[in-house]
Amino acid sequence: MKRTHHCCELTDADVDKKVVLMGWVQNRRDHGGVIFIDLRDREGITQVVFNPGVSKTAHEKAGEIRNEYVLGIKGTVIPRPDDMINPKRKTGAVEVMVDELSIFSKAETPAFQIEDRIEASESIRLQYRYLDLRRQQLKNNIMTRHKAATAVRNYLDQNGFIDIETPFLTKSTPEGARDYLVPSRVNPGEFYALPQSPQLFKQLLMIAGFDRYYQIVKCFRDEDLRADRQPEFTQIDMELSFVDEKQIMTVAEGMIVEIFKKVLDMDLVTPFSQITYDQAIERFGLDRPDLRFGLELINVSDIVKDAGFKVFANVVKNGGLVKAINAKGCATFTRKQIDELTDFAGVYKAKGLAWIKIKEDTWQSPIAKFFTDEEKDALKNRLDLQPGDIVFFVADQPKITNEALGQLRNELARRLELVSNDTYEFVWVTHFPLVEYDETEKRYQALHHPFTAPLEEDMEKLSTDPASIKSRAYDLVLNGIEIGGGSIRIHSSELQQKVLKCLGIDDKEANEKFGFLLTALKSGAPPHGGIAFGLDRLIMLLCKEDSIRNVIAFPKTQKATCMLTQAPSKAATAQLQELAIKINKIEE
RNA sequence: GGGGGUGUAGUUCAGUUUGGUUAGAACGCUUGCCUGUCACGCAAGAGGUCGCGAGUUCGAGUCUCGUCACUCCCGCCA
Repeated sequence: MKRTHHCCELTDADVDKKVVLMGWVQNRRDHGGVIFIDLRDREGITQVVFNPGVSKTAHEKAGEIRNEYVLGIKGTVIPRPDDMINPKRKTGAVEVMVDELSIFSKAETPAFQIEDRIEASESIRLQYRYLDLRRQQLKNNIMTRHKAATAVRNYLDQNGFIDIETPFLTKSTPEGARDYLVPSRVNPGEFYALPQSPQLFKQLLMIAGFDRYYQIVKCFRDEDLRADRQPEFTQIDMELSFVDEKQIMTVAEGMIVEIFKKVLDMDLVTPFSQITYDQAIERFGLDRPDLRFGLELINVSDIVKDAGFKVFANVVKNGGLVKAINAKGCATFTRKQIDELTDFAGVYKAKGLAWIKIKEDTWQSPIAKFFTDEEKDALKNRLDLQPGDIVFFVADQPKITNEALGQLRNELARRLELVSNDTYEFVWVTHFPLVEYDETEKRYQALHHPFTAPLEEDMEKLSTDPASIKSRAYDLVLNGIEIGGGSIRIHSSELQQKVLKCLGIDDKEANEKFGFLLTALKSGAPPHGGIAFGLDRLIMLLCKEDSIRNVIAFPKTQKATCMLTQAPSKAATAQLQELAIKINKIEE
């Protein structure tokens, strides 16, 4: 028996053909006389029929068939009478009358039903992932991922990019995420680190003269998991020589356009909009603004700086920020809803959430009484307050005010259903700060990574005021989610050393950790830069999923375990001895 | 490291508020009947460590404490 068709392709045009299909039993309907089987393969479902009048042996054998058995059937495509056509199915106009049946494999009753409308808990689905992957939704997600990856490869190939593999067994780099370590047997006591990204290798490839590199590559970070974070995840990583920000963005936009065309058959408009980091924080509170809706943050610090409401006045006096969001027409919010929003803001360290409901001729609010008429007028004008509105205030240190109100903005949009899954709003966020002061470690830390070039005009501030330097880094944000980020890199060894020094890494440490890069930069490095996209997140958005686990074939749980293989697991004593590793007593 | 949610039949859940007879439903499964179903139908049946452990009580799925797993979030993730 040799397969002639997939279970998706038979139509009226195939009537009377002898065909062979192979696949899994989706469903069995035994009418005593006639037996219907929905046969499923990767591509779709076709109904096959066993009729004792056509083949007595096949019909008898079909009696023992159960769900998820693996079959091969040979038969004739026959048309269905008009009143028996199933319009819900692509192949619903025909069916295959079987005259020969082969049962390749029996199957135990699956732990959960292989049907999209049946919900199973995620842990049971992860435990039997191969069954879960049989379901249409998950299968579609994986197919979408394949389509997107293929679109990426074709696009980048056509644009002169070369696919080059970089090592997984590599060197631990300071800063950034916690590394996954791999012990070296032949060098007892020493460890490789799995790459958090191929950053340094792709820069070395530029120095080597490959001009344009790309890779769809696994990256590893040993940090706590989230719905959109796995310990191993996939990047579309690329690097280009002799380019500036604009050229990289253009290439990246072209790639995104290609993905959306190939996967969703959607035509995106380019160029994508751009906003500077400072503007994004000012207007949206976050460095990854969701532009699908308004509700912008408005600074009212100057208006309330002398207000009788001491919370506001004191915050401004101490260098803080008072900002507000006017939720138009939402004065109907109940006390309970406001309390929930206050708790929500509290998650982001806001100490409170002040509010004013604008009524026809009065302001209903615990804080309205503290404002003078002038202050009220100023607020009214600045915030465009009209009857029926409710306005929320956060007053705190700038970082907290922006973060809390920015998150509140997203939450309000969710609650008010201002966001549509079918809208895709891209925005480039540019001019990130180069560094950020780390209060706990009492030193500056790179916001992007230590190899990001500072803006030319900010260069002289390296030794005087690092925090005010803007970098040549950019993120691509889609619907409030960062899907990619990159920068123009430093291509001068001297500048690289200066930046490392600024980050508190002295020459000795720099040489130990990045000596090879500093040396390479002295060997003739082209100006270069690049960008990396989180493939999992991108596919998650394309599939309208809430978690990247649903677009990864074999994802890990929140405790970074694999429910299918039970990894990680204990190593044999002999293995550990070979690796010169001793395990500290772990309480059982 | 911290906060929230969930855990009862193979699966998804109800039952827990207010402790009390034999822990229910749907789907799935098994058996029988059925020649036009496609969420087939009809009839019968099997199926439970109420996550685990301790405690309170005459009595615990239900209350208390601990613990484990899954999950969402904060911290963390250049």
